[in-house]
Amino acid sequence: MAKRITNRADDYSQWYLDVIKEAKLADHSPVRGCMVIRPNGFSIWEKMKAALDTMFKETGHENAYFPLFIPKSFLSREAQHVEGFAKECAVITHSRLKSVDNGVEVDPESKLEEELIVRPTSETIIWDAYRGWIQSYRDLPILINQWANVVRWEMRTRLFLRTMEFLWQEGHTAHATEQEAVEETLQMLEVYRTFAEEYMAMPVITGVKTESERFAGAVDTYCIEALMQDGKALQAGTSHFLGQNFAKAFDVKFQDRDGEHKYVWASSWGVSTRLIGGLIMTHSDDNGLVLPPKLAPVQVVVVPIYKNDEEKLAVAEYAAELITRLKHSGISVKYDDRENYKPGWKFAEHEAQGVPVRVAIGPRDVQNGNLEVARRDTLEKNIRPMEGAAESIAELLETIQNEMLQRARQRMNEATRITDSYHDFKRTIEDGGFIYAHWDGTADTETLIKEETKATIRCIPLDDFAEPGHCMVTGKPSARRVLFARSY
RNA sequence: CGGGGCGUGGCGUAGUCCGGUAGCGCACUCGGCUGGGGGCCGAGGGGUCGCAGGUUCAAAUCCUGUCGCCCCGACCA
Repeated sequence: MAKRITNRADDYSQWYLDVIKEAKLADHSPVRGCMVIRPNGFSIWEKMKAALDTMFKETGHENAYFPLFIPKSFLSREAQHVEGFAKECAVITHSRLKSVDNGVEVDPESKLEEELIVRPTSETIIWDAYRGWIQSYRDLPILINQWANVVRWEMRTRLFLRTMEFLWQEGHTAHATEQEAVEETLQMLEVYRTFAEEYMAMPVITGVKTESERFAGAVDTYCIEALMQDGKALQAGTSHFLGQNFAKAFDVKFQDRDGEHKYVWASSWGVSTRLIGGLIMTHSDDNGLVLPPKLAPVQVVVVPIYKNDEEKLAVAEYAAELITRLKHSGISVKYDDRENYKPGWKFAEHEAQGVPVRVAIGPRDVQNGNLEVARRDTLEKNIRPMEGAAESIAELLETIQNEMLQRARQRMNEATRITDSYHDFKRTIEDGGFIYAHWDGTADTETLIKEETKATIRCIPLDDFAEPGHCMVTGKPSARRVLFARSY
């Protein structure tokens, strides 16, 4: 078999690129740092969207849409926020082109009076709108989400993980009380955790970011952190408690029950197409993409095998029966009857594309009332009866979904260590993985560790590892262990 | 912004050092044999070698400039 995908062990980042290429998830675009998301990739995103959107609706949120362009002046309203995003904003300065001899150029006469920023995130324009919507406590809470694209002018990009333009959702909520806004922030964090585990089969650690990793403009940034196969951590989603920062910056007040005018409390939360990168690096192998059934564009592919027209017909009829039953059970299935490819070729292709279950049907199977069923995740093949196939395959899909999570969790656990010795930390961080250790809570120590080991504090975990101890670097007291890793 | 690499049919590349008919694999078209893990044989079509200058009888190859992309680091989701 011609090997088109680099082995993970040889070159992990080349492997990652090869998987994306072979699974036809995305292409590099003519513009540096941007990507074309191909149908296979976009279909995964659509599945993610559908599941998340349902979860958002179930927790009381509504979708809305705010503009792509933000007046430059808005960005300067919240001091921390400006600082965080100023260096990576695309700025629109002109409104038209004009024809010249060999093409077009910017028409200098079309210079804008106020330049526009292509949104790197929408807090500012949304809070500007909220000011007009909120007067009374009766107008609260506002629970809005938007599905959108954003642009961040990144220096270094990587397909799905960090592109200059990416797709995401951003929730923006406004509340009458601090407690309610904090509860919202934590609730959405939990939604993300649930989604990552139940749909992506990607276990995550939840926690709160240190000041240096906090979202610009937030009081607290909560996150879900996943561990990739190469031992690097990936921030897979964030949920921010914004306090009254944006309410103050955009003068959003409400009159409370007690008649007092008060600033509104806020949260924002988001996940992006980066999740697809996380999905790839959590499950895929040297043969290509491996997808959890709940997010697979096609859950079952049926490949017919035949030598002549007679066999072809018999197989097709048999397959049609199976496909009807699978569809009836709510399973998405594709019949791959392309004439121009041989079965072996199709097997390899569907494997590269991560189709969770492959069913091969040949004359022998028709004869014996069987199916050959192969699992993408374990590459196991077995023969099972046509009778009850829809049920048994539905069950198999569930098994695959569950076992993928179990395996990923086991891998994460095996790559997670605890240490009290900085010497030990420096040594073991080389192997990748998560390390729980004590930290004195200062930015100086955090920076020192980063400089010496390239590891950062991924989060301060919410529940676990709360026992007090002493900072592994300075020996100063520490209330709890924090989670370290090298990260994407 | 630093370091490295690469631009040659749709894709992947050889050729570049040492200038002289642009080659190979995959894909594509046609015909046939095939078909339970990326099949085989035969016949075809397709490239102004990233771009712009220069040197030369002659440039993918040498010189100058320029554009772009990828990878690795520093910054970020």
